[in-house]
Amino acid sequence: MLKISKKADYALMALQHIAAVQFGDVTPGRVVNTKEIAEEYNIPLELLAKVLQTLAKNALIESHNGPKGGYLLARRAHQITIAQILESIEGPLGITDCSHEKDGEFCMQRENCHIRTPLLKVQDSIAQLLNSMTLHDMMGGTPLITIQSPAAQGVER
Amino acid sequence: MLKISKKADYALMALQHIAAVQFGDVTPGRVVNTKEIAEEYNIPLELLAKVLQTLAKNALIESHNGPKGGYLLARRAHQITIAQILESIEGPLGITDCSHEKDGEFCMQRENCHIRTPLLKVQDSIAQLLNSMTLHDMMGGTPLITIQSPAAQGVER
DNA sequence: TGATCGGAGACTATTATAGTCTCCGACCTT
DNA sequence: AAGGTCGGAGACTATAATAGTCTCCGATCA
Repeated sequence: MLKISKKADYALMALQHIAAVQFGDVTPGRVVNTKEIAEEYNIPLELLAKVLQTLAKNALIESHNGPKGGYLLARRAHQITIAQILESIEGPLGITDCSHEKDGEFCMQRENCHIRTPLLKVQDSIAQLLNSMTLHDMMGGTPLITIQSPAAQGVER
Repeated sequence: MLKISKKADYALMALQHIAAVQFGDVTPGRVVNTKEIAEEYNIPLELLAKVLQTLAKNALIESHNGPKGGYLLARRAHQITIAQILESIEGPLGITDCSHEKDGEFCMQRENCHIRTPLLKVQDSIAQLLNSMTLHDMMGGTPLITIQSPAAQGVER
């Protein structure tokens, strides 16, 4: 349960790879193309292409066309959060259907629903978690942040 | 993203309702049947029936057959965690496909995958969160627990 | 003994995910 | 300026997960 999609998985792998190349010791600043990543991690090329295009549209990476083209991180790894990456691919975090209900939309359960508020607290905690962790942390860094449980914050009914 | 299923949603609503009836002031100890919950929250009766049967199999509620039958909480609300409820319905928490890989199973990316370990840390944090919160907390209680971000725990590569 | 309850399994429908195919335009190299 | 190499974009199919339905059974209480 609470699984992230393959596409999101691929996005994380790709960004980790790009960051490692770009800020690594071997070939710093080198652009990385889709094919290289697809082969390295056995990801279907065309699917990965779509993922990278989406990341570019969301300004997490910069694209460069033409031969010798490819992708670069648009910012430094510690400025890219896991939440941003996942949301780029999967859309806004929402553990329930009603998390992002527009005004006037209501789920069939809404009028009597007593679990919406506590679930939104859980969602907030997960959001804090994913926002507190950056691509840099996935490379081995160790910042120091503490998350509050929604239980600890108190849940009104 | 990271959505929980409707069935899990229904399970939470149902348990909240059962707990409210059972430990409330109006009719304490009363058994609650499927139809009552389905009507109260506009949940398809037969689908809810399956959900409750699953919860009973997982010993979160007790079932009573026959007329005047229905369900009771098997334990007190503060002894039932959100994690237990969700896992009863959706199976073990796993944010990636490889979270519960059996020996010998490997995803296509595994040999080169650098994100598995940090993602498992994220998963652990979410698990802590869901284990720290109980059905009782969803009723308005306010225990006091703190969760550590995986970033704060350090992520080896 | 029959109406009311849960238990169980097969079944269908719907939607989300995963993956494929094709064509386009940018742009470096020669 | 031409051809190969790259990303951009959209339609398309396949597969799997989810949501929901239908039917029959056995327990049990009045």
